[in-house]
Amino acid sequence: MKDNNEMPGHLARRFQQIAVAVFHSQAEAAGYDLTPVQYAALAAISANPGLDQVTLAGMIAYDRTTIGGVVDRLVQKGLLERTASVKDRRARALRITEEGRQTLTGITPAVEAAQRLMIQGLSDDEANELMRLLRKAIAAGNELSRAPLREADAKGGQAKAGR
Amino acid sequence: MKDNNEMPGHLARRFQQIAVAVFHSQAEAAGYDLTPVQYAALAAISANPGLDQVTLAGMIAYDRTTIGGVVDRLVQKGLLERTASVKDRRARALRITEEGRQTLTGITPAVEAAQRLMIQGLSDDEANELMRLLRKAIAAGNELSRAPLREADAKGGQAKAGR
DNA sequence: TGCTGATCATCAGTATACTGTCAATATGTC
DNA sequence: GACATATTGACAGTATACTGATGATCAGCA
Repeated sequence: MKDNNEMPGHLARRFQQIAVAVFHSQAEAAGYDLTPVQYAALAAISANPGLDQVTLAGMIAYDRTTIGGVVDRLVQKGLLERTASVKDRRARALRITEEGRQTLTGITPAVEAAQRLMIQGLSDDEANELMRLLRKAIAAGNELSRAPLREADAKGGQAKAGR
Repeated sequence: MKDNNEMPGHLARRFQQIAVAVFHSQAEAAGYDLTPVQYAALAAISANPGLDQVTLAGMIAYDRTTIGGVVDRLVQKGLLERTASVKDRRARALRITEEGRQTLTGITPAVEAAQRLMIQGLSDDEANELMRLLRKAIAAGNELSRAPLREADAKGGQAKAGR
């Protein structure tokens, strides 16, 4: 049996586990109660007002079922607004609220601190190399997960699913 | 706002997401219904018969609450045996069953294939470097998560929790 | 021996993540 | 314009993961 430390899968899980823990502790220390997903969703919607859920899911590479619950909780917290889309009655247009915008602005330093903390053991060069290798591995495996990253073009159309 | 691709936390989640998807598809293709955690737990118990749950959690760096559910499901599937420990009546001694051993043997090629697949975009050198950097970052952040890795010494004693 | 603090397993509660399915609605084609 | 097909959002179900609490038990010590 191979050592766990030789298994990319095990290392991936451990690193992500630490990343999430660091995110939580930094966010909490700054006085916010946002999870990593919630932050990513909020930031994406802030940058793309009127987004629908499927496009949002594609932009941050989450499953659309998962995003439903995430958006629910953000709406409940008053950070997001979900209204029926005018152009497509199946879709819901997502918009950030004023409170959401304040939260996003306020939490950003904590998020950036967390990103630095989770690679505190690496030099700058090593951190850059780690990110390069992760990006490369992810690009090669993008289509292997149910929630691949989708480039959203400006007009809201999505790339066809290549499943 | 920084690009997601510059955020170690985002990359970590994406990579792990792909890793889990690859594990599942390989395991399923081989005819097994085991999750990554379940596999890790089964392998650890196979190598250390009579393990209790807390020590197991420390060995594979999972939260002890999570491990409870994982062990439950493995017992239900008939792959594990959970008996009261003789030496410590609080603890449960975990042992792999014959069926569990067969499952472990049978699934191992699929697990190894999955480990290769999730880094298919990298050269051997790059894969080794990625694993080295992940190990380094993890070592520096080990104590930051609720479920740090604990070296179990041979006699079943654990390192003292440093919380 | 009796007490105190630590440890093991479990429970309740919350939030991801995924598979699979379904109703409502769009869209492309004839 | 009717229809086959695809898409959006939702739901049910399963499995991680975590926080915080509790009961049972153990180990060290007065």
